[in-house]
Amino acid sequence: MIDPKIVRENIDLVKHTLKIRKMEDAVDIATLEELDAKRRSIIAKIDELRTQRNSLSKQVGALKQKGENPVGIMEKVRGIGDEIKKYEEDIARIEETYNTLMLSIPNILHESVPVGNDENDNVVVRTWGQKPQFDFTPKPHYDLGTQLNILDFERGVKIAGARFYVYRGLAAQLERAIINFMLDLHTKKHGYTEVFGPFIVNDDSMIGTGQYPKFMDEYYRIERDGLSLIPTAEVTLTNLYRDEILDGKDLPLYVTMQSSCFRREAGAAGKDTRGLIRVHQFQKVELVKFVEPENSFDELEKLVADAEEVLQLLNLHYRVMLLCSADTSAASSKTYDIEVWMPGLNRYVEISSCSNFMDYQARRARIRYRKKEGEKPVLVHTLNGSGLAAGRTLAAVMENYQTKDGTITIPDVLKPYLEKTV
RNA sequence: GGAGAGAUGCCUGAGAGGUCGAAAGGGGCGGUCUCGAAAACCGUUGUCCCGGGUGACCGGGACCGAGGGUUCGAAUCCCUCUCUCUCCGCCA
Repeated sequence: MIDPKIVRENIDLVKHTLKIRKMEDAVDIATLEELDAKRRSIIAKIDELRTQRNSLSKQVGALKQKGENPVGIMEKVRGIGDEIKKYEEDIARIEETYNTLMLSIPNILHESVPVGNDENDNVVVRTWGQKPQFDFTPKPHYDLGTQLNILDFERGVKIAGARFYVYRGLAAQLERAIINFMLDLHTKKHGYTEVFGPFIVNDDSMIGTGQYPKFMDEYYRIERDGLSLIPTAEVTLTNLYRDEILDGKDLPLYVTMQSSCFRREAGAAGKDTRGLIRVHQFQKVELVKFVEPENSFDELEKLVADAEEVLQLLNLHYRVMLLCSADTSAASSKTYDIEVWMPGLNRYVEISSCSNFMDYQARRARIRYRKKEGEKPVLVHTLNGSGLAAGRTLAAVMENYQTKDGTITIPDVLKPYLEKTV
């Protein structure tokens, strides 16, 4: 959620953001402003009535102690109470709509975000390495893996359904190696604290990071328990400090967690139907930062670099994309995607998305910090990024490290993590 | 899953319909004292919302797990939910 003050004091900024995000019709700004004004006038009215009630009720108590019978005042206060109740009903109704509208306002974009219409207007900010050359036609990972009998899509479908898979032998070991390698890199070199927490979370957590209520259909929710499977460890990590006031001395705070991620992929019918690219359950190492507002954009650059290093050490060619205004997700003020080259698929595939949410998530989740003892708490800025998606990394390793005879070699950095090399 | 107990400020913990934003102790911060420190003593110590000054200030309101209810008035009474603890059961 953006700062309500922006709506009051700088509505043009909101309008501009909606415009360049191509979301002009998504939010009824006029209604929002009207509701905000109404809301505040009713609050003023209620507060005034409560002031009256409080002082009159005190008189009742005082008179009763003197043994007098203050029926008249009691009647009057009852009337005030009824009036308050009426206003309270009004405000509950207004705030419900107001909050829904506020929540539907996307984050203000950083001025460095390029204005564009769709993903074609994303900007390549840098590339690393180059496409590997093969003297044969490289296979997509799903063919390669099926032939090697290490990826089993048919049995995944049998056990769970479409978009599920089974790893066997090397694929299973390799992904485990990839996850451990990534965690070690981030904890030992980049200063993240490894965390492990729930894969199943309550609605408050899903709301805190912005999955709910807007994107209910995208996630698996267990009705009976009111819990949801996390679509990313971002949910677990960011909600670590929901409803807390952090000590400024502890910032910046870097945490990382590996988890399975569960996504219904409701709107992705027909897309990436083969292989590991788009599945209902995948593993990912997530990076989350809680930082002071003035540093958050520098922290974003460092976050991207932390994720990039994984690919560099794996010697996988990639490019970093700065997402344009229309392609940046609603909660983010600036997002970089890292796209790894997949020679078998013959295209770049997103393997990490790194965003600065500024105070957008922190406001929803009420994550604040106190710069110094005695000072007012202020909202932190939160950032997150994949560091990286393990399944897609596995697929990228397979495609980039394949040999002419249909096997794959093991990247040097992963060798220590595997019992045997193949 | 069954039985019982409980949820109060940074922490411990009182309060049991009015004067309670809330005793007391601890911690933190400031001060006195000291060459300095400890100890003693004094002071201070929440969050959110609305309004005004639109500087770190003033006025009002809300908040004692969450949400409803009773009442002139609720931290205190009633209902629902959530969570915690103890015992039993089950279990990786």
